[in-house]
Amino acid sequence: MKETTLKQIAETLGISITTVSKALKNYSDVSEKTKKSVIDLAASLQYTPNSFAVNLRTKESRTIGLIIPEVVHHFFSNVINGIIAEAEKNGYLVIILQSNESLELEKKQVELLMNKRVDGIIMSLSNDSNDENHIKEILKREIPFVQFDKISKLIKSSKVIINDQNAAFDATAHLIKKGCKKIAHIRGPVNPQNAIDRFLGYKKALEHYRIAFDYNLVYTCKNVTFDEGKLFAEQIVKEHPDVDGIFVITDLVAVGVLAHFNENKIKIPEQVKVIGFSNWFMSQVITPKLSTVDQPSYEMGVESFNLLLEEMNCRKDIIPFSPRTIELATSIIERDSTL
Amino acid sequence: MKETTLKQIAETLGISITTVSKALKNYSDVSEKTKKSVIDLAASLQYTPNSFAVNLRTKESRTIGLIIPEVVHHFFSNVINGIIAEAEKNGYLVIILQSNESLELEKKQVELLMNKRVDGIIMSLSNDSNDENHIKEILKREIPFVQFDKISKLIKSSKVIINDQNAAFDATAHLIKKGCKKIAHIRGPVNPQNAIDRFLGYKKALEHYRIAFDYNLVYTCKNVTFDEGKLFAEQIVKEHPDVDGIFVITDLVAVGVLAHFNENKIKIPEQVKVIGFSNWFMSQVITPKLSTVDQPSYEMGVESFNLLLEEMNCRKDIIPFSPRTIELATSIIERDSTL
DNA sequence: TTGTAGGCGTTATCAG
DNA sequence: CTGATAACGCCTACAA
Repeated sequence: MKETTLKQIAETLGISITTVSKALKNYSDVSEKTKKSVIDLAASLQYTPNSFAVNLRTKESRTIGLIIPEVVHHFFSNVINGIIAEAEKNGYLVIILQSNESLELEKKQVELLMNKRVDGIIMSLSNDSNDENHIKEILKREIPFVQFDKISKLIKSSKVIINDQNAAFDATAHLIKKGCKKIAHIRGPVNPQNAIDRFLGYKKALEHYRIAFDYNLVYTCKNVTFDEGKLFAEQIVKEHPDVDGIFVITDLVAVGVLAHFNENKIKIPEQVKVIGFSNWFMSQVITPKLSTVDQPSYEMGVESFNLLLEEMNCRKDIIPFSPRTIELATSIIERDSTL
Repeated sequence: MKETTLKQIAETLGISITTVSKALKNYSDVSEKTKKSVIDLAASLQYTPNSFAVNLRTKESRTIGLIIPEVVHHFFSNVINGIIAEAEKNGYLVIILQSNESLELEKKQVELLMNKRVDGIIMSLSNDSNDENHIKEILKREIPFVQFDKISKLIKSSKVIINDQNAAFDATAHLIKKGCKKIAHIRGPVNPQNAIDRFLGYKKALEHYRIAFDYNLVYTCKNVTFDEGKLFAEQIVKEHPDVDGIFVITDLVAVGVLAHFNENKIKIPEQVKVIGFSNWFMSQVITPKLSTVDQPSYEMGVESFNLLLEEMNCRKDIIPFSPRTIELATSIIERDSTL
């Protein structure tokens, strides 16, 4: 079965391609009669414009690219969800790539997307990203670009973020208000801005409530895994048995912490209180239920796409565009692990 | 910054577009000298072929479409992972759409992808899918097509599946071997083939071990949620307090079951044993750890893409292609909930 | 070894 | 109201 083209319709109707094209796009300067006959024939032949040709002509593909560190991750899959839903609403499709937290891969993927000539790119940096040349290339080529969650502050682009520092401050303050006197922090890797900010928020909260900051109470994840949570929990118990509160970079790791404590009959929240970050679905399902910081992931996706759309539209109409940053609200969710 | 084209290179070098094109594709009939100068200039101008033009010429986009019921789902996000990894290896990009378990959306999305002229489509049916016209349309248009997980047996296409019936048989048999005498089943919705097959496997196991099948012990999920798990657990306890084993359609629901039992101090596995399905990450992290059926999700993605690739290649070379079905192995994972 | 010419299918301009 | 013509950028017989 061959694809129908404008040409075929024109020939069978004995009119010109131009007229067919106009009729289908409902131009005003085509007679009702021709219009009708064209539309009818097109419908009966199931005509759909060849998108390759349209892309070439219009120089846009109505496709955007999305690069994230990991698909299999409650937070990111929710963001994906928000992005593709909003994109679809606006007639865009989404190509998804995964950097696996590797800078090398990330660079390659940026290039893939640029070569593909997507209309825009949305991205969350890998933990490994301490180099920005590939990102600068995106801007240099004037491809609409939005960063979310793990961003580079140095890059002038639209951004969708939460205030990690404030959120971490609140989480730590929550532990303090619940009576914790000696609070450890299991932080994320050194590069990502949000790991840095959460650490700073933790530190600030301690200072604010006049608790001495002790660098020995800070444990740094390399891979941000469940197993690291277990491991650090064990270390904390061994090295600082009097720690009575832990603020953990993210729920997955926090769940590892809980697992270790459960296995070793260390009572939560009586002996140690634990608070995570992200409000991963699992956190409300484990025992004890994990207190955490709610992060509006789906909404982040929606806002990211909308910012990108704004920029794509400006670019099309050759209107100057200035990047915007949207900061979404977070909230503390109190559950059993900090009662 | 404008994009470099073959034409520009040709003009600055004072040669024809054809020669430039050939030089860049390393044709043998171009002199080394011209070749070098072309390649050098192209590199310095960062030339990349305009993919829109290439698509139009070659009639392929090196892009495939993927439709799944839900992105935010441990199983599916793992499949996505496998597909995009394998696709990228082979020079393909992946557009992802989500049907939200709705037939209407699914139909629209199939159409979107066909109009986009993707080179192939991979799909897992929504629970709502009891109509196959949109799928038949894919085949009619001779677009390479692969189904995985939730498939329609009636459609002649390549498929990647597990043997749900056998896996369910094994899960139920596992409960029986552990001493369960009265086993309930919380099944999935009525449409999806895999829900049907798992139910049949459950029934077969009972028959095989001479346990009377009782339809009252079968509970049917509508939305396959955590809350449904809690609800059905409650009902089971109320209606059949002597049930001592439950085989649950999927881990998410099983976790709901555990939650209800935990809250009501019903001891697992002493009073009731529970086995889930899918080996969702969470199942090894909750208390008690959930026994389940391991389903090779990442691998399903990889195999799905490879089957699609096979078909796409055949189509290109006009070699006839006969659909293949790959059945992947599952295994019972025994944890605390069935000790 | 190089170049000419035609076409992929659509859209836009401009003339009739 | 209609249509001829020229792009968009690339590829590939076929000539020269």
